[in-house]
Amino acid sequence: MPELPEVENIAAGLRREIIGRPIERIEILTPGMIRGPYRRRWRKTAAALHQTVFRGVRRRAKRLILVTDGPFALLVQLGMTGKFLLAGAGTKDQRHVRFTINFSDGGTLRYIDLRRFGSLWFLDSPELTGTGGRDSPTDCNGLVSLNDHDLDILDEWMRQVGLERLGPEANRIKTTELAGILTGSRPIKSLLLDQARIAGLGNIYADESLFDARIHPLSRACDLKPGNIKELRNSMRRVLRRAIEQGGTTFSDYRNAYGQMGRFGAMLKVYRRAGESCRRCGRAIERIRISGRSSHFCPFCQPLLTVD
DNA sequence: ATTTCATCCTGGAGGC
DNA sequence: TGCCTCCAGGATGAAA
Repeated sequence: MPELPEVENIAAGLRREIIGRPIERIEILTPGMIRGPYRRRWRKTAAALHQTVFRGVRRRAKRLILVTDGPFALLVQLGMTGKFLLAGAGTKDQRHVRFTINFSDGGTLRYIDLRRFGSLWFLDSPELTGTGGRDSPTDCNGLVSLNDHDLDILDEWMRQVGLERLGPEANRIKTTELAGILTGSRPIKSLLLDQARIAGLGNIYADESLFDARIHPLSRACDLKPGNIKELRNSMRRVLRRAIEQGGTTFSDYRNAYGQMGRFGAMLKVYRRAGESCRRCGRAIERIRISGRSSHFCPFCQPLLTVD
């Protein structure tokens, strides 16, 4: 469910609300969601975080990392339906709570995940309390500017516990990097969903970016011309930036940490609009299946790219 | 080595 | 009302 813009918004909310607050206790109701080397020792590991303090909240692609001043950081992959809710947000929603963090000040943060596709990882944070543990300064949009050094540190933590390695962030990727990734004869759509190549896009923003760049989702990656690649890079950044500004996209489950819905759904051009008219040319949006996922596009605005 | 496919879950929508 | 099928924002391990 949550793609880069949704996770960014959750991270922003948590960053405002939990940094500096001492953890009284972490209660894990669904231990089955724990992955990685601490899976078997989860009780002891969670207990080691009692009385520690949150120092930072990071996002790497769709992953959320809660940094503490204790021996571990928490990494959460939200899957399709995972969400964090701060105390007071959606309190009537008591079902499917997978773990809770109780703060010494009496507040609570709940992780809720209907379908249980989400996962929780404990990351070693030995020398973290130095530079890596603090949050970087935020930019004018309130986003944390993740510099390359921070990114390397995060990737190293994730590598240590066996998380799948990620490609460059979709909203920061350079045209040259994108050109190096978009090779071979697979459809461009399936490459954009491959987190090892380019990280952060999901089905919504892959479709929206391709529409914005006027590229048919079935176009073979090797048939993209340099102009298409540059256009696609610009489109991904533009679409993701707007989606972040609008608080992400909510169909049913997604909420930010305050329980609020995203507003970007009203601005979608193709996703889930099959049969409706294209906002650019008026023709009907189509839906096809590509590697098991539905893809939405305008057959007129997004002609299939071929070699001459 | 790559790439596709089923699978992990629950719930909502729509057909009959 | 009930039963059925299909669908969903993701990731992954097995199989081809």
